[in-house]
Amino acid sequence: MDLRDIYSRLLSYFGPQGWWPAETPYEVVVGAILTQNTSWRNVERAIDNLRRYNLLDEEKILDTSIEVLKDLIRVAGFYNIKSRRLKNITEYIVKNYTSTEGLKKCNKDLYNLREELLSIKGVGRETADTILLYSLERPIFVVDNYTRRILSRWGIVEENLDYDRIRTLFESNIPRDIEIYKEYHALIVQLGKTFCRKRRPRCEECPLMKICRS
DNA sequence: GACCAGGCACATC
DNA sequence: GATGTGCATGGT
Repeated sequence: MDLRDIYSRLLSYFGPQGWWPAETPYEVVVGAILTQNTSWRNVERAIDNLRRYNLLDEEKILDTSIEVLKDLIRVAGFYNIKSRRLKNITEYIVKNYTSTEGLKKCNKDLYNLREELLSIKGVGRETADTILLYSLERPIFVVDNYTRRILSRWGIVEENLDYDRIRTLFESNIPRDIEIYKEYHALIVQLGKTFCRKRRPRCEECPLMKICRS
């Protein structure tokens, strides 16, 4: 059972996930910041608030006061730091590339782009890779806590293997294909939510060769 | 009431 | 490099 087999089993069990749920590249950026250690349900509510006021736009966010921003994203938690992080990354995008579309079209090398994103306060590896893959359409695999938990419960990796070691493990064992990267990460999150939560693992119900066996 | 959720920065050793 | 802590709301 290798990472390719797991992918096809997940795909046939859950079906295509069609990630990332967003209408524009910038909306992916906003979601990537807001979802840091936060349930997607609450992130959706925060994004709906921003959408209601027509603020899902780089310039609009820059024109919005930090206090108003805090109020609109409050439901997503950590609103003091997340409002600042939204401003930070948006300032970076607008200053250097005019818009997220502009950033997407730039022809910089993948890893240079990654280093740039990582230099922004509030953007760590998972957030950077999420933006690279789902917003900028670059081939990089996204690792999250579900990925780590599932792989370690399954006995493929040690409990606290380094982020980039896990990322390259996937990248070197599955086809270098943006659509597969997108779908695979989404499927892992779906598997995690369904059968590999910390609180109620439901491992015994996991249909995928007891992947979640603890 | 405790624990968790599609992390990150910062301090400290 | 590894480990610990604050950040904060809403669901179970």
